[in-house]
Amino acid sequence: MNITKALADENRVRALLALRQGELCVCQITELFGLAPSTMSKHLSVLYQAGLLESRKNGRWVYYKLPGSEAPLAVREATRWVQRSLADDPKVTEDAERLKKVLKMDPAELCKKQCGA
Amino acid sequence: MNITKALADENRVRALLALRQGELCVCQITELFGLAPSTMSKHLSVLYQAGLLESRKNGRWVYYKLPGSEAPLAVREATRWVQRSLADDPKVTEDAERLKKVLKMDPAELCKKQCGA
DNA sequence: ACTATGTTTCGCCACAAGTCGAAGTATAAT
DNA sequence: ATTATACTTCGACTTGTGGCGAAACATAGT
Repeated sequence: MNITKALADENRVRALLALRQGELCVCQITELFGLAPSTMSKHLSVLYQAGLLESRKNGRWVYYKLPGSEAPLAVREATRWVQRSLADDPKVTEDAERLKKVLKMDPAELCKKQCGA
Repeated sequence: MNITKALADENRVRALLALRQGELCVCQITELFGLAPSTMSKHLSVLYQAGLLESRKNGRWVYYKLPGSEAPLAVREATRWVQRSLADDPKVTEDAERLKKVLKMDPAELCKKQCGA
């Protein structure tokens, strides 16, 4: 049942939907939602432990993405349901817009969180 | 998103699955889970407000049941997902067993909750 | 009208969950 | 080795949620 608990938080569902466009690293998702890195990391961890995300480490960066077709049926159907039923939420469409801007700035936005910004 | 929040609680999911067998009145579901009537009523209310249950009042009794095919797509698919993915949970199968016993005692079990039991 | 019964609402408490900042870990760069 | 960076874990705080009992509400029976 940890799938349903993982989907109970709005920020987690929005993060899941943001990953429709492909894999993202933690700092990009953090920038997208404006939460503290530690908070976003926790959310992604919850989704990962529920099986709803896959992760990949490349150097210092950790990338998360939606699971592929090898995932359990419960996971695939839950993901599909979220995408079909919640993708029209205004917050989600706004996220998609903001994500475009985040994807344009690559190395600069990384220090923003650590430095004064 | 209140569908995902409604499904986040284990007792609510189990109640939803218990209703596969047909409509039940509040006192039957309360008896099935051994929770306080007020608690169970709240849970059913959450499910109802998420659109995951329909309710019918007959005299003093309130019956809840799963929604029919006229329900929104998001609701139907969520219900289908819960049934496909979580029906094998041991707690759910135990609930089904206990429900059989609850369905046999009709008027007697009603006073149990009010009286000393 | 009064009582009994099934359900809901309200107040309250205990515990879980979300959030942040600080400290810790891992990897890369100099 | 030291420093910097991307992320995670930890500790503390605040908010949210599930639980109960008491009271309120609705309906039926007498």
